[in-house]
Amino acid sequence: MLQDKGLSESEEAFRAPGPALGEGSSANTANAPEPALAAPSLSGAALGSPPGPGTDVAAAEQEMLQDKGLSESEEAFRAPGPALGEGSSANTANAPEPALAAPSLSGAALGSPPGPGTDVAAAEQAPLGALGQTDMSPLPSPPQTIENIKVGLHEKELWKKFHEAGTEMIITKAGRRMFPSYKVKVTGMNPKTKYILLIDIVPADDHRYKFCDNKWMVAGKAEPAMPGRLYVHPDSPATGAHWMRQLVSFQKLKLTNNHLDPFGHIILNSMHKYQPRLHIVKADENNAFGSKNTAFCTHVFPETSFISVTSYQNHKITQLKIENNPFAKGFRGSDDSDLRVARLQSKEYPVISKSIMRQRLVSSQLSAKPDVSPLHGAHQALQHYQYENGAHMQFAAAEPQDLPLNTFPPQRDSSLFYHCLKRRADSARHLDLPCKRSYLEAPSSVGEDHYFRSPPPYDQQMLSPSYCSEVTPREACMYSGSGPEIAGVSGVEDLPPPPLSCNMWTSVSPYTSYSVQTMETVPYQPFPTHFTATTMMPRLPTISAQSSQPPGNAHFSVYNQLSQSQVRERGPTASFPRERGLPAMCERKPPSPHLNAANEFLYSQSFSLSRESSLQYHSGVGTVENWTDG
DNA sequence: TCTCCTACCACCTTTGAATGGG
DNA sequence: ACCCATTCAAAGGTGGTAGGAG
Repeated sequence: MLQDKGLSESEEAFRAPGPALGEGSSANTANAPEPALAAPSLSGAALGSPPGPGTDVAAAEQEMLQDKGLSESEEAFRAPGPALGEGSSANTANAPEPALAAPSLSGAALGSPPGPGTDVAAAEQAPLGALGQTDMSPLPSPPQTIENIKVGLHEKELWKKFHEAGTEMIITKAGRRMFPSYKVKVTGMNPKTKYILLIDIVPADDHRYKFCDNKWMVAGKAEPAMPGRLYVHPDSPATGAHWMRQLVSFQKLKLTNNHLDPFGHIILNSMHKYQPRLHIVKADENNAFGSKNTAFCTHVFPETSFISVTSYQNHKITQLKIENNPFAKGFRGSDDSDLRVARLQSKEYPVISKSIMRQRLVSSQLSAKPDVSPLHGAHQALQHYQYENGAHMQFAAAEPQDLPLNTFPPQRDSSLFYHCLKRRADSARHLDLPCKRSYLEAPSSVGEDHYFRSPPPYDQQMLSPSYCSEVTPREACMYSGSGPEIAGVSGVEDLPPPPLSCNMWTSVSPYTSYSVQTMETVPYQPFPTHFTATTMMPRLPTISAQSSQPPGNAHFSVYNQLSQSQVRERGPTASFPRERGLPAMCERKPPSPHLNAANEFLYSQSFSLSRESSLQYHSGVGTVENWTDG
């Protein structure tokens, strides 16, 4: 699987120690594009919901793009598990199918975290369904090639460590990178076919969390999803040979909580749980998505799910970050006398962070208790669905409740070397009043009911479709680099890499409800259906995906990237960090029309994907077309 | 009162241009 | 003139902390 390779992105700065890719962990699902139906679905669905991708998209695309199938591996969240480990990710082929199937994949999948095992399957299924495809239906034959693509998560072991502790990712106004960074090893691609790789991050469930008692707990309903954005790998589009030659790194992807972020970073809400998803889209001969059948597949590695935070809550996570992230080396210490401590001690007063204090206290409190982390106990089951058409879907059953996020064994106190505290009192207080406030009164936005209808227990929610529904539409895509690097793929007729180096954004308004064109018209989520994609190109026609759209209508528009550049240039520079890459972005050349189309496609797809998660989508009826690399 | 967010800090890695040697 | 290795400063990434907002 892994064939050598270096990282595609130049960056690869950090490799974590861990083992490399899991073994073919992810599976793909190939989505076979579908006929008409799909089309509608595409729009909103894709991006919005996580898992869903395949489905709708397919449909939509079919019409538009013909070929392609998406494969989503939905796998939304599976618990940390082991399951994923190696072949963890599953694929789903998108074959559009009748609504029925839907249930299986429907939205739940992606959207929801891994709930306990069970769901996974369900979840995944849901997504597919959502898209319009139905997984199970025998109808169309599954796409062929795309489903052969395998994706292995790099440093899976490291990811697992974090996952077991309840991964947290810092989000800042300026944007913060993810660590561990998302890197994958891709195999099974057609060396000469061009693909576009992108990532989106979808809500794992519809809850807001709070960290108390040394574990993550649901604190209320999730806030309206942020505008969805996609991060397109800078090398895209590139040939299969290029992608397979080296690790594909998404290290430069940044997360922000700034709803008005002008950089194209992925926007998230703090204290919410998310699941990154990798989408592989086959580019057409023009490096675009214009063809009728655009195939794509989605890979989800449950262990990459995380809770976004503005400051670390779990000390164990902090320690893992410090120990493994080169940039945090300054905080490492050989032992209690680490540099940081020394530094702190040099100050007039010793300091101890609240989190540390909290944890310490908690640890002491819990020390007596056996470590019963759900995670450990959790067993995940990986299920496979074999579609008649041959598509595979794997579902990992996660454990109930969030294992991952929840508890974690008492920290090894060695890490808690801070002695004197400043704010000890406060910390203590926190401990005493854990979870006191349920904060969240999530704004009950209109339509919420639809979303969270009868919210299942947390555990279940992870799996439940409803969860997916929450998924927000994704807004933006960012093309950051250009494809120069693509160059030399042997055997490939490399067209000059299209100037993808541009950022694209698609914005979705919150609270849309989409209905993918499905046989049934079901109001999707209360999220906005409006998507805008910013690209360098002129505004593209809107892809309306849904025929029946409930309340929200989905708009899919592409804006000229120029505007983006302008934004940057004039934007509140002060607050914006300067990024090295930035210049490049500004300099981006407009992509070819084809490319634009591709982008559009992509977006639409994504939207679909996300939306799929919701069961509502399942219905999609689509005919599945077989996807062929050729 | 409590939770969360932001700005800032010091420390570190990464990057890329400049320089020198072969 | 070219290539490669080394050096160095700037850019950028990190978690911790203080203070503020709600």
